[in-house]
Amino acid sequence: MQTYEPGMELYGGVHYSDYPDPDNITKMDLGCLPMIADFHKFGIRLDIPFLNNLNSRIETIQKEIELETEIYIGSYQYRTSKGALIPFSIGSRDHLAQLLFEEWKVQGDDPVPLTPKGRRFEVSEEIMEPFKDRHPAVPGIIEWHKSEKLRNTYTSVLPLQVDSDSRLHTQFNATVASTGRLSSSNPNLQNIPIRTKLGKEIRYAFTCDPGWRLLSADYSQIEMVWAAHRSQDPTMLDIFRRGQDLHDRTACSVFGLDYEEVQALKKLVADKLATVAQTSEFNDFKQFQRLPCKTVGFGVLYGQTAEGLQASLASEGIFWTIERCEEFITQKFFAVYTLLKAMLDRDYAYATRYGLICDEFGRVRLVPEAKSQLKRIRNEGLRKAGNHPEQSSAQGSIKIAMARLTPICRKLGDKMVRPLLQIHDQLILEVIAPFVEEFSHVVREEMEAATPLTIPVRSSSDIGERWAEL
DNA sequence: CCACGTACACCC
DNA sequence: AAACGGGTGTACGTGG
Repeated sequence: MQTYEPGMELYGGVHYSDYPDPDNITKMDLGCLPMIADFHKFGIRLDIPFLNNLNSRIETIQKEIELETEIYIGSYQYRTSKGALIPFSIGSRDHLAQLLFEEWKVQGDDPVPLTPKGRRFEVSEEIMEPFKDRHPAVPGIIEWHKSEKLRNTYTSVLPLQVDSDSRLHTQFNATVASTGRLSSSNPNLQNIPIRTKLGKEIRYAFTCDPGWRLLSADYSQIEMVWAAHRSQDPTMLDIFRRGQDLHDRTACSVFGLDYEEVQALKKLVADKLATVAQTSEFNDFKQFQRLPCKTVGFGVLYGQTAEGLQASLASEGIFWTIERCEEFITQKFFAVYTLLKAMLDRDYAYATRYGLICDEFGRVRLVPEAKSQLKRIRNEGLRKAGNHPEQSSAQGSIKIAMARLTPICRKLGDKMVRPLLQIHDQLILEVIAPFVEEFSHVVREEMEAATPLTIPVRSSSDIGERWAEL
């Protein structure tokens, strides 16, 4: 096990670099190309009958909603910009906006929500949330639109894109994302739904050949690990050295709670051995202490503002004032992570001075906006600059891991192992069943050893026959 | 008819 | 007043 030192040589002749280093980046990007070629070649198997069935179920749901809402919509007609009346179409966001805000006036005494650009009414689900109980047809219409999206983007389209072996070959592009991430298109397999129940069912359709298994291995908190490494923030280092839960520990540090006591309580609740009082105590911790810390922790590398935090918390049902959000970020969160704040400020200053920022391998991101006189533009550049070192270095880790795994996979051959997908901090492979457990350790070890840092880089793995199980 | 911008949804 | 980094795909509406 190698230990970190500045500039040390890594696999494939790549090295850590604190200056712009295009040759180093070329080596890194070329090193992961063979595995990208494997992704393209193998493709992932799709359970087409399952997906077709899911598509039918979604259509049924939509038809029910159409029947339910018909009585409210009736013969309402949409007025075009030229004043003509045309039949109402539930799929059009403009038709919907006119019906909701001009016919039904669901906004009541509130201002009509407008989109940032242009002068259209905003009808995103987030904005519609408060209007859901203002008219009985609104929840149904929202659900119809969500279903339409799933159908149009996934369930009705993916079955048309498979090869004769029911396998889906996405195209990975290594040259579009400025942070060195890969992107996926035709179809995009990096945005398959996971959060909602119906959406996650789409993942069930992704599977493996009989006698094989899907293996997923992903880095744990890789961007935060890089942030801890770069900042040398003592609290962050301590959390990752001890292998603690980042957000639990943050909440404990921010609110002065004992981490071990919280973990004990957490375990009691998980094992269903907690009293009513203990359960309620833990739920309060989760909602009012852990959740804000988690939200800030998630947003901090994106340069989240108090307004951004407020919006994020609101979507979780927590309504804080701007002042409280502001105070929480500056006085609570950054009071604990002082060196993390110092690191971000260093990156902002660097970007302001040079109009660019480097990751830990010398990948350069140009941010000329950081020098702008206009505050909005400048802050936009600074947020990009603040995020780039972590997002880009994290890509470095997985790209080197891919390069390290390439000869191992080649030696085993495609009767044993087939690399299928990379999803930013995660690799998905198809492995013959009797070998998958053993191989999961190999993949994890290569990922963890790819970029030795001043703290352990951890990864975890899952095995299943369906993507939804991973 | 096509190309393009916008809004919105999905992912890490 | 105040949107949070990186992506792709879809439908819609407009303008050539």
